[in-house]
Amino acid sequence: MKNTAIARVFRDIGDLLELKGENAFKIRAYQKAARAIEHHPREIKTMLYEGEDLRSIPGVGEAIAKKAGELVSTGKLDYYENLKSQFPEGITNLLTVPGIGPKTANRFSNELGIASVEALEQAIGDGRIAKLFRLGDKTASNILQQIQALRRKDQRLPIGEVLPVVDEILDCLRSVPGVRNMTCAGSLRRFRETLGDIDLMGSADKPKGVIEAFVALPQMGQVLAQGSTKASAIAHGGLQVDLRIVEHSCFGSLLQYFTGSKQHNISLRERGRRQGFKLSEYGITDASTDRLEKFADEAEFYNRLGLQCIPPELREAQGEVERAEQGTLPKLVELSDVKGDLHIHTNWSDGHNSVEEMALSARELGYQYVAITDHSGGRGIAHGLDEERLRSQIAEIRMVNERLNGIRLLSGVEVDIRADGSLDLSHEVLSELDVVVAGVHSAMNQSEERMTKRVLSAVENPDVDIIAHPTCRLLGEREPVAIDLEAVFRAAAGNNKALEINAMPERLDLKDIHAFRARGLGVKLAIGTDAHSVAHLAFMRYGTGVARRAWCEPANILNTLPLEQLLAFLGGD
DNA sequence: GCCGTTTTCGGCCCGACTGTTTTCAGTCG
Repeated sequence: MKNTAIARVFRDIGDLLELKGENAFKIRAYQKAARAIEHHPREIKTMLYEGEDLRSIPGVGEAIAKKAGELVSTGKLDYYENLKSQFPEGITNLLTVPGIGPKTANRFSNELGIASVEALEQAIGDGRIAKLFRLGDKTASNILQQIQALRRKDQRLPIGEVLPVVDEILDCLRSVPGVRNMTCAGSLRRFRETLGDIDLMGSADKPKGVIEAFVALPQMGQVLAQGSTKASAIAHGGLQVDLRIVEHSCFGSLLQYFTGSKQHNISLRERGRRQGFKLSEYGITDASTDRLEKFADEAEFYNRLGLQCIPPELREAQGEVERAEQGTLPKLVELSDVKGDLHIHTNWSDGHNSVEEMALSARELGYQYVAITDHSGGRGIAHGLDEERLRSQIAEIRMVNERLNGIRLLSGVEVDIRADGSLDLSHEVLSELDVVVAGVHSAMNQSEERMTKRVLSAVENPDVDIIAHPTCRLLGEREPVAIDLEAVFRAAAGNNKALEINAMPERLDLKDIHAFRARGLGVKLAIGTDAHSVAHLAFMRYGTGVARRAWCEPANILNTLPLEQLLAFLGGD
């Protein structure tokens, strides 16, 4: 049983306890544990198998650890089954409608026998809802609207589709006179891989002008709301964008508040409360004097609490507050630390540009090196290279290297890991290359056992330097393959092999929590763009974002090494 | 149910909005 499935059970228990009217703090404990398990970088199943104590996970105590154990070993949980049997089936679906909480859902169930969204819709239609005590026409029609919005609502969008649009919008808004601050907040600022909506936040002398400029932008479609300091609109692509303009003097605390995550803010406030502070979006109130201190600068807000300023990517309640308190936050890798790209394609296989064009663009980015890693072609994928063409390409790369100053091309390949774990090219030709990236491109529905063995044999193959996109997932399109990542991480650490953070926005593979775990086990990570054209070289920012969410410092990232040290790593085994 | 620089018991984040009410309960972020 995967962590997501375990988390779902605990979240459902939380919902059922809410309906039951249980102690609110008990409910929150289940919700908190569900979140913690969902985002935990290790599989609960593995931890139990290895005899580890689940209570090491913050928010998981004796009771929930025991329940998780029962769930993993039997696939069922008596407590949960018993709880479910006390309510009509499907009633928790009512809670997914915004505006309906446990009290309201209970009344619908008890007073009208409603236990599904469809039945609720009918009851609104024939007026039964509006007749309930303390509800009215307005409430009923609001609920109906929310149900319809829920059905319309697109899924979360990948960050790769959102970020370029937001960059344009921010650029436009920054040029409005009187704007002093303008940035994104929320999950985009934390660099989550998918986004449900966009929060923008700024400060300006005259908020009204900024709001007017915002709703008039060509990127924005329907305007949902427009006030003097706040506006919401639907951008093309269906994403809701909220803009909020605040006073300069409290921009810092508001930005902090709206960046979240919710759980991060809660831990911050819990800590603040113990110090005698009351934290809110307006600033910090000293509980003894009731005096409010405002913050124009976000870093000062954290400093006032005795904390290092915590980078947004770390604000997920994964222990960052404690580390900030000790002053031991990691110094996260930045885009400018990246010295080269270790995974790119050219028109020798399925890329659009020549070797030289890719090299020139990489040089413009300030890179010291770039590895040409076209596909291998034993299985005929993507016009891949056989040994003969690969040797011709090596010769061309040598020639381009002689012609070009200021950048070093590395000859490489993205060699296919066959279904049986063998590689698509011989040891003889692979040993002539500077860098060998190996990846799975077929037979992705293998059992976890076979897939794990397959990738492990590539990790253990002395010709291989880097494993590309280890889970093969495509965001919103293809689920990750079944694979024991923990075993892969340990083997990679043991064999001194790098694992890729593939920076293509639809891949982001390894993803944040997996890269976090790999880093923790001492695995080197290589950020590769998998560029198929010169424009794709810019994907490095997405890979860097994932690395930052994984708490990576430059030392954890292979391609922050200067050329000489990189070559030493690649030739080192 | 979780957890500890006041605590193994007694606390548990904070503020705003909405719709329905005559002072507030429910919900949300």
